[in-house]
Amino acid sequence: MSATTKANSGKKADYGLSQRAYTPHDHSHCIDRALLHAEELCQSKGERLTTLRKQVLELVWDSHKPVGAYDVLAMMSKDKERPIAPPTVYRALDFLLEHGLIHKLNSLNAYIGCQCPGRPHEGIFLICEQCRTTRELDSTAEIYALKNAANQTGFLPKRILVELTGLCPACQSQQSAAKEQ
Amino acid sequence: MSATTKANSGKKADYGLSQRAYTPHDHSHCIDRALLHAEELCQSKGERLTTLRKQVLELVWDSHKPVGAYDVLAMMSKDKERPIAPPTVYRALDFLLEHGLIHKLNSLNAYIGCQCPGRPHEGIFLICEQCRTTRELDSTAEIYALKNAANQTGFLPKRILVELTGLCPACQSQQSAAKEQ
DNA sequence: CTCGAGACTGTTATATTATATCTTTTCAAT
DNA sequence: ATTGAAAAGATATAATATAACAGTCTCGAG
Repeated sequence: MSATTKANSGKKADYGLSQRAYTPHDHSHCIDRALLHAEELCQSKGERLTTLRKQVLELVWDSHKPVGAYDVLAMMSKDKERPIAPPTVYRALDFLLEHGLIHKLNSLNAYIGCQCPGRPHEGIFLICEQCRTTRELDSTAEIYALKNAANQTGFLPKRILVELTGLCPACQSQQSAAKEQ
Repeated sequence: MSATTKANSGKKADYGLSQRAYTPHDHSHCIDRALLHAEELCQSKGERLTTLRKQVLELVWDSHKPVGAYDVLAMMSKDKERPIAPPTVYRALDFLLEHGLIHKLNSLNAYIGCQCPGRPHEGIFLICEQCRTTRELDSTAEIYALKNAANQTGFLPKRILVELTGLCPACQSQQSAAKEQ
């Protein structure tokens, strides 16, 4: 339907939700996939993916950029006579976090949909400092190496969060193009 | 002078500020060392380590646990007739962050003294979820591997922050001792 | 069916963390 | 001493997050 669909049509394969962050694509597919996965996960765990939670998940998945809790709040309050209150949003976010459907990027106080659902993994995030597009890296080996290094000092690692800040491919070429002038 | 000094006296070597986070030691040495390093660094850069900045640095170094900006604020306001205002503290923290004298732990919204001063490095933090004691790991190889993995996806990494949450050695033995009961 | 316990959501108030802006002070170089 | 820039003080407010309690919905036991 959109230009993004067309732009993607020459590609031969599905790069997964993660690689898509950097390439033009029909983003509604990402959203659909995320919702579908959420449905299945909740089904299997006996959890309830309520309208509210689904709506919040959809809003977090609105793009490949992290969104703040109050952004979600604003979007939800838009066409309501009475605005939504913060706890409503935070509770939904907490639920989604708990079940690994979204992640929180602490350096931005913002949330992003999990791009590697299903697989056991922990977050490595590549955050573009310019456009904020964020890709999740599914890199088991590096995570293992880090945990291992920590372990050798006597520390018992449980959770790990890696946030890399830099430039995404698009913003890099933009910058080098600007330099040419 | 203190019991902690004695407890450390059998050890044969200086493990550096980082390893000390896990072992009994005379913490005043850590503070002194940090202050000295700060003096030298500011000297060489032509920056001013003012009384205020020095005081904030000292308070951040009060222990091997991260402290919040408002904790610092409270400690500073203690023996003042008029309390300190937030911007005063945040400005000092920003200065110290800028010059690599402290780090910010985003997952805790808290600050901790840099335990690997001088050496070029980026932060890998081992945060005990129980006692909050935090050790900085100076692990160039793992950082390199991560940046490399990111680079291979087309991302240009600039800064990296790794936060591992888990149990420090002391809290591990405490927990296993509790299980014995 | 219906009713009750627990899960979910609404609502109000407030806590916590951080910054914008303007004024005053300090300090070092002339 | 003068002065200009950097630092610190002061006031107000923004941005993020949670506590606490009340109302509503859902689903299974009876």
